[in-house]
Amino acid sequence: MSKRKISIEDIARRAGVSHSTVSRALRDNSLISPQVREEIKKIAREMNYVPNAVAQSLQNKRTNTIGVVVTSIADPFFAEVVEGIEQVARSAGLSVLLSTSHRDFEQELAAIDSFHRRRVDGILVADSRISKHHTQQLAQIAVPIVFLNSQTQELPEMFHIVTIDDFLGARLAVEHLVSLGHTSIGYLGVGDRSRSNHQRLEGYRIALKEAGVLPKTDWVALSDEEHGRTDDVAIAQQLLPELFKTGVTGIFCYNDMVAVGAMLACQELGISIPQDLSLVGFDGIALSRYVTPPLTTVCQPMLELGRSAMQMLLDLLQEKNVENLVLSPFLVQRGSSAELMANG
Amino acid sequence: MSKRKISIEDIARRAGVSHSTVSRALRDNSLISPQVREEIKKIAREMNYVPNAVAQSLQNKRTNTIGVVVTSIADPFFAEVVEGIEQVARSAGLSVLLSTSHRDFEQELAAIDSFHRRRVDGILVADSRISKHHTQQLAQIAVPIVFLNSQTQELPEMFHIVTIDDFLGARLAVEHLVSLGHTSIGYLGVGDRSRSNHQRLEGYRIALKEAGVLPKTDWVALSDEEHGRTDDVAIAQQLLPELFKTGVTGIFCYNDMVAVGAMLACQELGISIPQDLSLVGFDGIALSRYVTPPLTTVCQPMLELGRSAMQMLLDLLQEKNVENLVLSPFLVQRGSSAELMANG
DNA sequence: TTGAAAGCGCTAACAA
DNA sequence: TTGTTAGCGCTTTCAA
Repeated sequence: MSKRKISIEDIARRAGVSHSTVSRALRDNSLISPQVREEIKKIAREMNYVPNAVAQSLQNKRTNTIGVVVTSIADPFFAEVVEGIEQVARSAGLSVLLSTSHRDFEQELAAIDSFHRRRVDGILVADSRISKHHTQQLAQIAVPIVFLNSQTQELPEMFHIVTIDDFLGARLAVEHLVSLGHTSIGYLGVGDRSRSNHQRLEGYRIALKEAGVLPKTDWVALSDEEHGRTDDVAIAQQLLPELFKTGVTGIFCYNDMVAVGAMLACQELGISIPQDLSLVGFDGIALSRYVTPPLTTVCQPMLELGRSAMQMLLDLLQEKNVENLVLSPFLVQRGSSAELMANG
Repeated sequence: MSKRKISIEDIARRAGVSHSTVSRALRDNSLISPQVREEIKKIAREMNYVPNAVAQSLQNKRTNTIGVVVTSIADPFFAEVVEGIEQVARSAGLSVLLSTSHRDFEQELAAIDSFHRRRVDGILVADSRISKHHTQQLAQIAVPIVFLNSQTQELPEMFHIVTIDDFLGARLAVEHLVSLGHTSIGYLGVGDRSRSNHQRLEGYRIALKEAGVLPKTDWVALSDEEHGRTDDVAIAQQLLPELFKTGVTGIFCYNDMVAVGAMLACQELGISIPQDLSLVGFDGIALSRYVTPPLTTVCQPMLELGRSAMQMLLDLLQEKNVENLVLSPFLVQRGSSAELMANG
């Protein structure tokens, strides 16, 4: 932004009109004679004029920009979500500012604050860690905020949410294993994703109960909070041996990366999948199709999640009424799950 | 940006000073008495003042924003690169505007143009399709542009570039196969990535030549341009059978996704890896570690690529002299490649 | 140490 | 249909 650029003043001077006439011409305002308009446009083109969006924003009180916070871009899940967001944003003429929170509360707030200063028109936050204590602070921002798969247990009513139905997803996974004859079914989870982990665990419990199975307490393996920062694959590799010893014949994993970790551990232990153990993942990232055996998993419509959230934000920007959205995951059966063997 | 926000005027009124004094206080200007400064800061805090970055940008001619164009965010390679960019940008206090080009020339230009209007301080373009015909147009932009792994054959000197050494990477791959005893080595490439594909193919040819092998023409399999838009996995699946028939015992694949496609095709044909065929990929995306067998691949330092490019941009913004950078890939040997069997 | 005033590049109300 | 003027919220001379 250093070098002096052509402004409407420059064009005005060259065209022998006032700068407001130029402004009108460029914006196709009706109160202007067609000839002058075309002439001005021609001059603008010749001078390589590029409108200054910063000045426009200051005047219009709109930046045509939205802010997006995700925990990590390198995570295939969020990458897909952001892809969906960007598609819709772009087709609506909005640019997206991207920031990462690394599941850290402070960083999330810092990102939102930065968006606030930049006066974005709206904000999208995935996997938010924000709690109701910050309601006040967020309310100040005065632009619509939509949360995607919020991890906060209870979010004030004033916020808008698009979530995946974790509870349903967990049930689909467990019911699938039950339908294959499994009754000893474990849950391999992670410690730090409060809401989604809880919901999936709850779905697991209810589904087992409905199948008439009383789950043993050691069928549920969760990493300590401390491991929260380590990667899911490693956590699962570490947790699987113990879990397998409890005699489970099927495991519902918190997500696909956890399932991959479980697979690796099984490989090392000589446990064959799905013969000795059936595995079900969650998310449906590309990777799940390419591991061996391909992973049976509960797919989240990731692109759709991003698209819907962005669409909701668009509606909010047009002051439409919107309702919170719960998207349904669906099971994709692949090679990692099979009928319980007689010797299971 | 709709609701009226607190401005320095409001604070000035409340503090009984002029707005310029407020501006000075808030910016820790030295020409101001400590008491007044603290008092003003206190009032600002009480009034929940959030500076308007748009107004600041208009005045300062700096937006503290950079624009990033990638072909796709959902691509694990670019996701990682963007992660690296964002890390460095954020620690330098810059926000990143993200846009996608989908390998499409027009979309790439549109994205850059949008950044130009928004007066970003600098631009990063990955996998650019821009040719020298657009030099003029890009020169207008007057902010530094750094290209990452540019796909353009010849880019004018005025542009800054960070690339991976594709040529070296290809040699590493082929030399690895040669060291395992392979002599009939194929190349499985894609049609549309002009530069990187050419470089890798060239590296493949040279390496073979140096090993004293005269490659048969049908050892090189490339998808038609038309398939350019399809995904790499599918292309490879389609191309592998023919390529295998030529009698190659090792294949260097354009990238990891191509290698995965090759693996899937082999599974279907009953070709076992690495016994019947050794496979080497390129990129080193996470996926490469989790397929079976794990993929031997030429790793690009993706995070580093993003970080270096962003660092170069930072240097450019400080008017430092920078030199184009070529990063070296490195081979990671895993299970998909092995010594040539006697019956190979 | 502070205030008054100009100006960044644009839009829009009001006048002509 | 066009020009004049004010103002978006800020930084920065120049005077006081």
